[in-house]
Amino acid sequence: MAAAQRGRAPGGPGRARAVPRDKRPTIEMVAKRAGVSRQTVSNAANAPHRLRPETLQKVLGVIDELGYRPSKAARSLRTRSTQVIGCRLLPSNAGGTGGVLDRLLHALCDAARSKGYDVLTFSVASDDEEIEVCDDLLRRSAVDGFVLANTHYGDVRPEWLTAAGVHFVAFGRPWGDANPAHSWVDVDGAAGTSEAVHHLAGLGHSRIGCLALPEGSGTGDDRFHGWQRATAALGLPCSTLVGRAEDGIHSGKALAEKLLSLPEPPTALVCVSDALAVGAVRALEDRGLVAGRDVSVVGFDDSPVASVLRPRLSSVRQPIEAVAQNLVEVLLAEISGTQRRPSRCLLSPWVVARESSGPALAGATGRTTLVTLPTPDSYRKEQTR
Amino acid sequence: MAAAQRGRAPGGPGRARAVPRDKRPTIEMVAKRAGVSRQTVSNAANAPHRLRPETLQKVLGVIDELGYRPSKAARSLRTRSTQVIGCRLLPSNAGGTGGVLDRLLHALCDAARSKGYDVLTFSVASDDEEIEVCDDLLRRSAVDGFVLANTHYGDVRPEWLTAAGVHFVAFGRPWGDANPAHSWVDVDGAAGTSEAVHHLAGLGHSRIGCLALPEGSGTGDDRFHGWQRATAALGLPCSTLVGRAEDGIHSGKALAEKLLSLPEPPTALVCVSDALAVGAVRALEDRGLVAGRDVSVVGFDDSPVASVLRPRLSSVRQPIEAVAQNLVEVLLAEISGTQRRPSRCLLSPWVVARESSGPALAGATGRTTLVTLPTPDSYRKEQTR
DNA sequence: CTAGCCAATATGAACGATCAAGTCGCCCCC
DNA sequence: GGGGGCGACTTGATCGTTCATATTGGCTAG
Repeated sequence: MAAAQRGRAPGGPGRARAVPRDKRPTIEMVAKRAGVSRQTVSNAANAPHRLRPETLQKVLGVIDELGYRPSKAARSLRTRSTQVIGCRLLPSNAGGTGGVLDRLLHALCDAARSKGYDVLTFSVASDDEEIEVCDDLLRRSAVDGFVLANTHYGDVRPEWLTAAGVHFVAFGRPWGDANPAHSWVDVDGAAGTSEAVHHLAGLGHSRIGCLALPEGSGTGDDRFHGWQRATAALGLPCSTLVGRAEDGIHSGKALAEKLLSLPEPPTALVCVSDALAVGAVRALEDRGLVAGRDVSVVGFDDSPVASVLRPRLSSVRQPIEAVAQNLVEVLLAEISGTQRRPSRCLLSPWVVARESSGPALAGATGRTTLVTLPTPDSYRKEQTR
Repeated sequence: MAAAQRGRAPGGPGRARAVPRDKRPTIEMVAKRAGVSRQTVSNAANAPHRLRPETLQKVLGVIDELGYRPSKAARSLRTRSTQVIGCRLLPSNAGGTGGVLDRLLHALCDAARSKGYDVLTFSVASDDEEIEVCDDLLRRSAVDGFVLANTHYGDVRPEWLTAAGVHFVAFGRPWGDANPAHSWVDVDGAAGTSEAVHHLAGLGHSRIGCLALPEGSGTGDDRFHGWQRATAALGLPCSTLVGRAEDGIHSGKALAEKLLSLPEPPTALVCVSDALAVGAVRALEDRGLVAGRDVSVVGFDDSPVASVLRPRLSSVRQPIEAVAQNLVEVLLAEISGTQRRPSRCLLSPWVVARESSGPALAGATGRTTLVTLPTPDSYRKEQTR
């Protein structure tokens, strides 16, 4: 259906001929020109099997010739579906998850459009304000559903949206809600930090620290647990090498300084955000150390700054394009009513190794560990689902 | 009108009560409950002056009580206007103009919403594809107009859109078209680099170089001319201190290295992009020099990386919020037909001084220049229009 | 030969708003 | 006292689709 309604520009390849607004063809004009009725034209697009092949041919020919596309408003009015997805535009904090949500929006638009949907964005300052805008969009029947990003503990939005009977999918797990009534897609942060630990262990590191966020942040804790799990599984003595503070470059620097001052300092740091990682690199610089040579650092999110810094920052990259694909697929399934019970989808990120992670200095820790690593390719597959 | 149609959630302050889709009130329900006709309800929202104060009061009361908002589809079908603005989502190249277009989209959504409009975004890979999507959106009557970003020489989009009779406004001047038929809003890049030169001259620099893009890029040339104009006006001997190359960190580094190897090297560099500036800083580091102490560097765009780098990068910041406001205002004026002839609007950016620009070392250049500087505030005003 | 059925297409109604043209009082003025 | 005008509200028509229900013609079975 989407395919039939979203043909190329009329007249085949080459730049589309511009059509002034006052002479956009309606279904009636197509019908008259093809010598059939409205409904037959409608069927040609929405239920081609109902037409005799030759009739179908003729009608499609006229549709293409005139460049007819059904009016969104009229169709929306009749069918009570807008073919539009609403999505809050998230603030792009420079150091933090900045680039991620930007990538998400791009991928979301692509995925939606390929299914015949459009994306409507809005910018708000708080969750409460988001609810207000969603409410407005729903009352005006401007969207069919929402993509919700940045879920967190105590998030009031899912509950509200559920109560409103709106279709929506969350990017992010429903932290704190063991039995959520809605669908979600998320990235397995723990798997990411775990792979980071394995990556570093594979480079010979055994004292691998972790810069995490204060307890109580969903994604932060998740990523922290991945580090915990992996170091424990590898039998690494790292339990004291943990620093926790609010996200940010300054925190990262402060935390790293503390850990580096320990009698037995870490030789590598897994950070749950790029901002923390940048701070850690700063702390190293201050001591005349070089990230990736003296101490390795791995960030999280692979934000734009990661590849710009020097040394370039190794970071855990999220499969955002796959996330967007899944978000759209799940949301549309729910809108169409195909999907009755909430679906869950957890995708794996992978480590992008750059200069900030390098081999452990021989003898620096007085001990080497042998580890078997999963091949990076096994992780990368997730992206090209 | 917009105000009347976009009231708060029903029931005054506090979180809006969710309304399931199957019982969203129509104008007819409001009419019945208020004991008036459809049209009177419509008038209450669109032409309040036509109602007797007490009737108005009563109708508005019911509207608020039921949380009625006119259906977008129905209204759009009848009035032939969608109250939606289309906008291409631009690729956010990490080092370059990345953050700028992200900020623009945020500001655009805010500005549009405050006028009762929504923003529909799409992501495409080329100008031709953009035309294709615009054509599709227009044929389906999905938008009233477009905001066009990233204009450049030989841009085919304005011509196409004009031919289509579509309302649109460009962010960016119509480079190469002396007599454009469309409206635009842009930032005065030359004024930005000029202010950067004055800023540096005020710090005592007289050998101020420029890292620019190859000739032929609209914004690049514009910014370069600002440097040219300012250094000439101040009588600074800088004409040889110019490097031009494609945008990027590597180019910036290479260009800076060349200039720093001159017999009389620059003591300060004005760069037409942050990416070039980052490259320049790298070149300095390689020579053991510190930006802002030994050689000053000023970038352009104030991208997120600027404040994350060390030393933090001085950069020319664009008044994006004001740009967005103007874009929306001009576009809506054009859609409403108020504005017949194309309007033009050029806003001034300003220098955000950080650590990468500092006083010239005494005696380093053998010559000091006295300059009167415009107060930074005069520039800053532009933002809060 | 005709009722019954199916495939293919056509016709009327509805979606929910606004526009254009009513209707109904009321007051003013000649 | 009646026509005219105006203010306040109502009623029919319409925007461009799709849904639900005809209509048509041909073919089959009884």
